[in-house]
Amino acid sequence: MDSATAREQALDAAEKLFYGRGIQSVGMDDIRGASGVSLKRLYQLFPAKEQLVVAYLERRDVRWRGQLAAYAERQPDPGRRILAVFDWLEEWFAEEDFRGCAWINSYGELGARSERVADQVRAHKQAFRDYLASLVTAAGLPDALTGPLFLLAEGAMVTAGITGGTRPAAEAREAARSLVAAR
Amino acid sequence: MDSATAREQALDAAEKLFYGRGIQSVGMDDIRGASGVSLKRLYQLFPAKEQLVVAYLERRDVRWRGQLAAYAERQPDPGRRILAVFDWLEEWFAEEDFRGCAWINSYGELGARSERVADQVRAHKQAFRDYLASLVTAAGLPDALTGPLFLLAEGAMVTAGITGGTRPAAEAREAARSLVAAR
DNA sequence: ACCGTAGGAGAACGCTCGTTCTCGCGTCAA
DNA sequence: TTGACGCGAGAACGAGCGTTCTCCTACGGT
Repeated sequence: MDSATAREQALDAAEKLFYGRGIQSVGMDDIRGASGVSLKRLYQLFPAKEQLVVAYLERRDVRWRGQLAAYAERQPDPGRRILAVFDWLEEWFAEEDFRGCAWINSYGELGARSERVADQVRAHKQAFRDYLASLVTAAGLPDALTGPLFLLAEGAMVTAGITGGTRPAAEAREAARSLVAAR
Repeated sequence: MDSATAREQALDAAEKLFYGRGIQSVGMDDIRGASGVSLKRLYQLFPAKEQLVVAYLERRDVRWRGQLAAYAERQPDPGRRILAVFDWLEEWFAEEDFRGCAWINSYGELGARSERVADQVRAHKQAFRDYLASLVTAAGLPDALTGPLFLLAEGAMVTAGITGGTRPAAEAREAARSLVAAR
């Protein structure tokens, strides 16, 4: 097995376990077991667990935002693209293994102790916010709408993570619709 | 020192440390050091750390909601009481030692492993939501407004926790004002 | 065939931390 | 006075886990 595939398998296992059970309750040994990558190899690829965590968040960030953008772009009307974000959230919340926002969860677990993880979370949230801002601009809406839309999305993610269910997405979408219409 | 004051001192120390540094990075020994309550006493009062965590969240819940309600009630007009919630959030976010929402953070840290902690978090969020619902009803506004207002507040809390600063509260308040005005 | 190297399995190490135990001291009832 | 008891200080125990080390096997180049 070459380094590149070992890295991917390690990250696949790390993502599944970290997201599903939390970071601190997953040991490096669990990742070895789930990935088939030996401890020696793991530590060659990621000299410390923290770096594996950061790599997990980075890779997930790219995929998460990519999928969101791909979903939204299916909607040709710029105004409706904003609402499509909430549709996408609703589909995400409905997934079998949905366990809340990986970054919010990671921040709660490690934000106070790992500056790198905290940076990663802030970067992800900033990127998401920037994306929303680009949608708002493209729709010819005032910039001031970005903040509220972002807060609705964050509130929906954290609430869906805690209570389960897709209702927060629907509520957020209706609120977003109302805010957009008011402008 | 009698049991009641030992309990209070233990909870004072636990709250300060758990909230400030996260739960998992605070050991029972740290709590002993900060509270002056011996380990033996601590384990008499709280047979396991998890119970101390639950007691911390419970007591903080009572105080948090009490302070919010006290602040909101200073506003005689029912419609404005809703916005006062966001003013209160803004003041909270500005506090020196603000480190996000204790319940969201705890859920990220322990929600996956401790059912009792998860229950406590859900109960707190439900109580907060119920309180918002009572304000919405008192103001003669439609029930459907509760969800969006709750999501804005949650989004503001989680965002302020991650990025710092009070801006999320201001953004949420403006959005809330707009939603209320749009009915 | 032989050596050097990479890699895997898993033991080992060291530290943290939740929890319990030991010991000694002071207190109070009889 | 004495003995039982409560309590504090802190050592001790045991588990978990991040990280490293040992040992062994396989293989590629000469």
